[in-house]
Amino acid sequence: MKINVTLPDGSVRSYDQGATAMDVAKSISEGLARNVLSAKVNGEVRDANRPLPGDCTLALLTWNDTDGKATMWHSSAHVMAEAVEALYPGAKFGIGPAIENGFYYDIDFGDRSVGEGDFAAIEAKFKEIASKKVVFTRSEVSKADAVKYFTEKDDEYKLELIEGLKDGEITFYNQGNFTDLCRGPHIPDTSFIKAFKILNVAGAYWRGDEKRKQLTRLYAITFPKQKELDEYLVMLEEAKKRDHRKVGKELDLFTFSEKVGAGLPLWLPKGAALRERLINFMKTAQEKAGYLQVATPHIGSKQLYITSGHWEKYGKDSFQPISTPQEGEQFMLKPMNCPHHCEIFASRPRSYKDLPLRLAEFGTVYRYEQSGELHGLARVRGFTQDDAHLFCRPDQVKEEFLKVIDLVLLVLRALNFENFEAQVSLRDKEDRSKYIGSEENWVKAEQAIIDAAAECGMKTTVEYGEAAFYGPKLDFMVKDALGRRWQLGTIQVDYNLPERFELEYVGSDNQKHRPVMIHRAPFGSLERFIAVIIEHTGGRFPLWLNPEQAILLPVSDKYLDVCQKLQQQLSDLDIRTTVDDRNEKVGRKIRDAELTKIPFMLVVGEKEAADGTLSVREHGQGDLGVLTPEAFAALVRERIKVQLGTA
RNA sequence: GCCUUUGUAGCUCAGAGGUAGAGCACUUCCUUGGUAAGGAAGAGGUCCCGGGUUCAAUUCCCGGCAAAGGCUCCA
Repeated sequence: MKINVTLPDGSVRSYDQGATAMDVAKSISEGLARNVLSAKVNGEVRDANRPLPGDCTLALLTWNDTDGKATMWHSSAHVMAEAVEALYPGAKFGIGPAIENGFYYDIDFGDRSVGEGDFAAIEAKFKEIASKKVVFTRSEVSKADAVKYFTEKDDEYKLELIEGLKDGEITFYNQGNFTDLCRGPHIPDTSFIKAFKILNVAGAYWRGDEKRKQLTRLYAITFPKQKELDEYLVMLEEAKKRDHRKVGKELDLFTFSEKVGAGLPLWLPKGAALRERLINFMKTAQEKAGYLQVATPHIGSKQLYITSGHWEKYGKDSFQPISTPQEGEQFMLKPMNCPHHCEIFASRPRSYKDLPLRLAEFGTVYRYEQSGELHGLARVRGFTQDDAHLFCRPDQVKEEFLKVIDLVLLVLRALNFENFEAQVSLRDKEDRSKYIGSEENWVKAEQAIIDAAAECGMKTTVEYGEAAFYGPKLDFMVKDALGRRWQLGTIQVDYNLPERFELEYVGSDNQKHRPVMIHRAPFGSLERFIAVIIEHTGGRFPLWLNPEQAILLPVSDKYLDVCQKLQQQLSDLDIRTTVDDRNEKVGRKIRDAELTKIPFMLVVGEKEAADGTLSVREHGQGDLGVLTPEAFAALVRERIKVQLGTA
């Protein structure tokens, strides 16, 4: 008997019954076999050395596959547990999964407290174990035997996990002296793990339940090459240097005040200028795309949110309503702009000819976040969205989606994001009861989103069951300069609010119809977006956005007057500059300007003063030579054009 | 919200049961210097806030508040 294995490229190969993924890899090439960590068989990730179940599709997973990485990290967690058990006999183990960057294991060390000082010993033990090329072995165990094993080991956490499993579906994995309850899969042996580092230690409740015992969570990561670990550590350090909270302080962009309140950012002049520039950029782009600006108040009657349904769903987790002293009316700080915009739509009869109606507002909204969740600008309690709501006919959804995608791409390009993809969130395939809106509209909208994403040629992943209850959505995921993933802009279709607000338009058939609403925010929140661009650029903002494009550096204060005149001249040419009028040497002024990441330094001394020129130095680049103010302005304009894609 | 850690000059941080220090920044003076730190002097503190213990608390204890790292949540 032979089995047919279909590979990702569509080719079909024939193997003996009982062949493993590893056998397939070896038949292709030895080199490939050396790199195979696990395999995806009929869509399920399995051990590479487990016999294939019969005819199947097979994808061999290596370090280059997300699932391959996850397999290795999960196996690494087992090895770390073995090392911990060897060093701390009696330690009990919770769960140890792979995560986006590495893995963790939750461990109960009993009365001992384990901290950073203990990392070195664990790392040494880990390396000792991994270097032995220990094989991972899978075994199926009966529930009774599994319970027996962990009862003897006195590990109540594993016992609790076993309780939730069905007899006949329980597997153990063993490597060396360590056996763990585990679904798998695992890498063939430990020789794939060449570098290991414990990154962090933190407390974590057993099963995420604050009423239960707090375990010690060890975060760690492994790599198949030492060099990759070194690079990762450099990247982490770089990320720390780029932390927007640190850079924001260094560049005087924003601050927080205890008196004002946690999670309420205060924008300093330079940061406010940055915000303003982003807003203007977006406004201009939106005007060209047919949006209409509106403005609505920061509060709205509680009734508004009862109508929208937000009161019922989020009311108790919101800032509580404020009341008027005489009449006892209740108002909420607005947590979103859409209910206000719905009322603008409803303010007069609408014809199908008016659609799509695109209402935009840089609306500041307030949402209660738990105090422990606040994080710099990335997670705040008051923030401004570049919000807009598109009211359209069902047949216009796709076209509007395409236009919004164009807008988002314009933004991403202007900010030097080169790596991005779209995530489309659709309904759960099985359970459709939790969604509102007609089947017909959902099908239409879901198809429209898929088509739109495909038409603009973006890399797209589709997630089922991730749609909001009121409609499908598309999120943009970007990778920043350090390879970290962020979710930025979002586009959501909404059938719910038009229903709740009873929005209508008159169609060509002279009948009333319900419009479809699209929520979209390319930046998402300005605060969060600025946090991302700070970390993406490390504070070296694109020239068009930088509050300070150039700084004039007089060689001595004899040339201060000349510099002030040049500043005016450059300002007339739309170049934003300041003058470093401190009593310091040029070397010092250059150093400080470099440190504050100003794109251009303009040195003015005797020669330049006489000729009316500038000696131009670029941040991080060095001397560019002497230019006239006009030539410099032209250079800056040219750079900006290229960045904004308007060249 | 919960757990752990932290809170000292504008910033980064040291410090001890007896009223506080460094570097950078700031002010003044000297210096007028050509592509990554010129020199000198000076000013600057409710040691997060409120209680308690003590002859004496910024230091020890308790309670708040804020921040960091987690856990849970996110229209």
